[in-house]
Amino acid sequence: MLFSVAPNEDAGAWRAMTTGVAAGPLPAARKETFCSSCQARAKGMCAALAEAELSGLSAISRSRVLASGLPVIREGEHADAVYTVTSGMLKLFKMLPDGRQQITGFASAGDMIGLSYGDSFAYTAETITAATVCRFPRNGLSTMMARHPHLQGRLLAMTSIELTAAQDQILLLGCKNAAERIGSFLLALARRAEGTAGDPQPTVFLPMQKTDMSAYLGLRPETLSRQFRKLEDAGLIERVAADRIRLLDPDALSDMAGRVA
Amino acid sequence: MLFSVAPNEDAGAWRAMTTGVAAGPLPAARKETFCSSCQARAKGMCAALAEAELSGLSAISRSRVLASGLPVIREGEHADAVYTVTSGMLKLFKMLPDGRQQITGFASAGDMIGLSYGDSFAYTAETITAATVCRFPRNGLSTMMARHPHLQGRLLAMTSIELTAAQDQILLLGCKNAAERIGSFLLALARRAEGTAGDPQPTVFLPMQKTDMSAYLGLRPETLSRQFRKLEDAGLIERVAADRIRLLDPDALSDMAGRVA
DNA sequence: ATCAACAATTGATCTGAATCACTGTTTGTG
DNA sequence: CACAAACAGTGATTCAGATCAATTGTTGAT
Repeated sequence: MLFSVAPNEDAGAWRAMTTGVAAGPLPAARKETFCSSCQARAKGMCAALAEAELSGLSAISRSRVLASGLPVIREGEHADAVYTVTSGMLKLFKMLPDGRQQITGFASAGDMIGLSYGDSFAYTAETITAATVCRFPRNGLSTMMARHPHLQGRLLAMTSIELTAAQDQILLLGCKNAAERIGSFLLALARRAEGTAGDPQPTVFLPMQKTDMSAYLGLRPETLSRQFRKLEDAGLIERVAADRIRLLDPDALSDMAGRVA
Repeated sequence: MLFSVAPNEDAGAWRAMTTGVAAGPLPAARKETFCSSCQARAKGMCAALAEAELSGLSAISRSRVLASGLPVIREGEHADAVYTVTSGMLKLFKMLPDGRQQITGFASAGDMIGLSYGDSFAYTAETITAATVCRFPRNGLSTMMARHPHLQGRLLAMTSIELTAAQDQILLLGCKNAAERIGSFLLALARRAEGTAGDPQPTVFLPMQKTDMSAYLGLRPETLSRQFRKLEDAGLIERVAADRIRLLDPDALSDMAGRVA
């Protein structure tokens, strides 16, 4: 049953994903499908259900291990399922006909992708690290929601949180200059990261490429690079590694970022 | 009972609103409170309930008539209620400490404001025309949602739609230039307006000030003014009145806007 | 280990939109 | 009705960030 192609699945898209699997050994993926041992068990929508209710989710879901750089859903395609990320990171983006692309967010363990009111996906989601995602056919999920109102409430809460994040991003893109955007982004990462609470000089992990980061912040990679140098020269940040930055003065950064997000 | 200040209401904010009422005669407002005769009966969250179920909403809601330029909710304030717009238009905006403000959206009949996961409002909502809003205390609404799962489902759908709109706005602010932003905005207005479906040269109504429009599009009023002139000179639009514009060539406008919202 | 392909950095230059300054036009008010 | 205050339009100038161009890492495939 696991890894079988369900009748209403977009076989083409899934085939492409399966072909790309290189890193993740299949047995590991198989284990993921048992919700009770899932890394994201306590996060996202699954957190809404008691242990005993999980069997229903297990029954309708399928888990997949994906290599980096593979699409999970594509903007405009028929939305017959939603997905939960259980490990790794994805970028969510929209494109204009001429190729310009705007990253609307990053998704990691516990986050949901593909939930939309219409019948087609509003954005493309692509892995930017090796990742595991869990697929829930729409009709199966509807049944579950009808049976467990808690679940619907949880989805409403998650969607509201996402909406708030989107509005913060609108504020960032509409009002803030390059330095403020980067400051806001670093602080948001620090806030979301676990184990950095209370650390006066938190180190943030940047798994995405600079190119993706700039596409998220509405800047060009060159601008990002220059602004990072300025922040470094000003003694506000320190590059610990290529993908790791220590915030030397979060308060100053916060002031600069407009004390928001 | 109508217009009384409920115990958990922010009396200060409401007093301010009531003071400002000038246009709306009270009897008219009183009528609004009977949901069955509400202008927004078939829109927004109320559409989820059958006629017989409306009494529950009537019981917990209070309707108010507001003059233009008055706040309904304020960013950061304690969120103990949500509101539905039943007539008129509001602007929703967030501010930075230094005063820069970004309008995240406009709300009109059927739209909901103040729904958020946290315990404080994420944005300020202010009337930009005379308007009527309907107040639902949070706990009353929770009770209603528990009783009517349809209602919760409707809220989820509405929030998803709003999220999609927010992501479109992120694309607009992150990628598009001034002309494209205006084109997208005009087309979105034309699409939302009733009675313009199929009209090859729809006329759109712009109730908001140029200042608000520019704050929504992440531009300065001067830039907006110049771009409008260019669109006019290019024969794409025609100014029918100060607040009314006819789209002479929606297709060309659509191409220019990147064929997206 | 080598090399091709791609990502990141840095510099030089350009440009779209912001800013500044002023004028005309509404709007609301006593 | 007059008049202040706010809004809208236009021109001149500036500037933040984009674009163009070149170099230097990094990565991953063979």
